Amino acid sequence: MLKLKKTQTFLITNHEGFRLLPLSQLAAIADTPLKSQTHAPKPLESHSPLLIDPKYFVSALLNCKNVFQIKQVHAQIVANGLLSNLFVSNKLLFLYVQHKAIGEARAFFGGMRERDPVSWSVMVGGFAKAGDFDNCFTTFRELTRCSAQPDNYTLPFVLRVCRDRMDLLMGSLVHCVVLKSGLCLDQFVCAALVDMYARCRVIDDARKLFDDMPKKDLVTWTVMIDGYAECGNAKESLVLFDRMRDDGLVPDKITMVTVVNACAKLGAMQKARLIHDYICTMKFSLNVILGTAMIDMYAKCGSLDLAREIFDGMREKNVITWSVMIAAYGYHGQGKKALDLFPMMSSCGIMPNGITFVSLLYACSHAGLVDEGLELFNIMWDKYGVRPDVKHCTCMVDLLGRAGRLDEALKLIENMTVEKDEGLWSALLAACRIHKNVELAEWAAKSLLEIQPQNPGHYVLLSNIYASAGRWEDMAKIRNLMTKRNLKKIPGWTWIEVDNKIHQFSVGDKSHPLSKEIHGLLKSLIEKLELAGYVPDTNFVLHDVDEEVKVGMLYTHSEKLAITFGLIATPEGTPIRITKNLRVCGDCHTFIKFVSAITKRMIIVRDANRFHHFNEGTCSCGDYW
DNA sequence: GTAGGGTTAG
Repeated sequence: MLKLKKTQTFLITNHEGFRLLPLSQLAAIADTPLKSQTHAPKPLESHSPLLIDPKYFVSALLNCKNVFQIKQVHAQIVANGLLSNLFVSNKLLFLYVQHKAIGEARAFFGGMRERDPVSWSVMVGGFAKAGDFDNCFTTFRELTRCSAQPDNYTLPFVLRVCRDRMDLLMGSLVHCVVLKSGLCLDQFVCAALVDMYARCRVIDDARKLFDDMPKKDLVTWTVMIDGYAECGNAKESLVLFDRMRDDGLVPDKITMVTVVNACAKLGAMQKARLIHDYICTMKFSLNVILGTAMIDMYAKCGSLDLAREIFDGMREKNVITWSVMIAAYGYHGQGKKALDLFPMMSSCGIMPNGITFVSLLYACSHAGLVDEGLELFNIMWDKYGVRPDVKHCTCMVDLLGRAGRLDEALKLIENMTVEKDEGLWSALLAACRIHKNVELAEWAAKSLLEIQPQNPGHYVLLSNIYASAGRWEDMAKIRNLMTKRNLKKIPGWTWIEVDNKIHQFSVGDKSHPLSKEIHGLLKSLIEKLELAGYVPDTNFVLHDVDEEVKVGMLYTHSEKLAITFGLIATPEGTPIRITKNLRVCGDCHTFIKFVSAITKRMIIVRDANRFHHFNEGTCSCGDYW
């Protein structure tokens, strides 16, 4: 039951103008028939009915700060018999939705005697925004059954739900409805379709729709740029960004966030600087979202200094900003600096969340800060109310495991109450590899392969463990299992950015125009390195070939080729930055240390896990990765 | 009268 608050006042109008009337009086006149606004006001007589303009209810609704206030105005609307006015009731419905009072919205919608397309789209949109998949669709179906056709307002909402749930099947069905409705050229509908396909990882279909659009607006471009970045083709994102500007569109802040994000995924430093320059030229102010994205970008492009510069210059920082900066120090191997930020964050009044703790624990594990990690793990729930989940446990297994404290890692796993996932087991498996614990590795691998039998990386890891223990038969068994299950090792590739162009290499690659020079220089480089003490470690080659061929393959690993190209194509003394899609191989790690010493070059490697800064023969990871 | 795209780990 809606109750009226007697002290509240409300604006009503008569022909004399406006005046505030106590709600009690407003309620008292509720039975008075409302005069149509189209009628000219009559002179006020002693008992003439008051004329209440629905606009004032709408403006009152728009002024509501919370659901309680909306309910009060709702009561006044009921009391004044204005429910039948669709302009008013749609606004009321919309406000409930806007204030996330989906239960109230639903109840009100259910009781509406009359609904127009706006009512339907507000309700469908409400469920979509609330992530209520079932009700969104039920309402949508109800609409198609009993009322007008779905329109360019409802369809994007329904597609949004398909996107959020990654429900490609439903998305395709809605696409059929779009085609039937003849709305396939509508900007909103089309952008939503592109977004849905892109997020469902059907990027080629998204692109086809995108290309077929005669006119693309900024949102559609943004959705497409983001789609590529999410699908792992950030290079194409940046290509599209340039094309968008060639088409005469001016990006806004949201577009820039997605572009910055794509550049972060790509790790392309020169591009990062160009994008930063562009943001400055366009005078985009750094709000907390854009600023945070830029910290992430610079950090993932290998420059902690530039990341920190942005961080220090930001006036407003939220928990994400702090977590990004902490994580950045973590994957650059600067655990202490990551930990230093934590008390600073608290003193700024920002409470850490689960991800902050993942970043902190990760920073500890990559810097070998075992005691600090244990301390954080112990206080996160008691002191900060953040319950450790499987990700935190994985960090701890990693931390303890790398440090050789496998027994403690094992104990932690046994005592865990949350469900164990593949990440946890692979952390244990990786630790077993470092410390050559074959028995424990077999147990971890068994659990891992039960959860994820299709991931070739797990087989490779176990196979490497057998290889380094000299258990060739077991290694062969794993290899056979991989063949039987039709699993192939993920090919490693490395790329390097030179003169704003990205050059990509795979093992033994001869496709580069300068291939001859690269292979020639690499050969003489290795000879020099061997004189300096470098010994190739063939344990890192997982192929059933003889030793000589193994060495040949090892010599042409993608990271070696990319670095050699870097030596040819960049000025002496400048740093070389490369990115690898997998973890950098152990032999290449040694190789790069030697190269950094002999060529006096700083070499910054981003691999799948972290950054390695090589300088004068040592690596920032301290061989701890 | 209503509507679409944006930041963190793994």
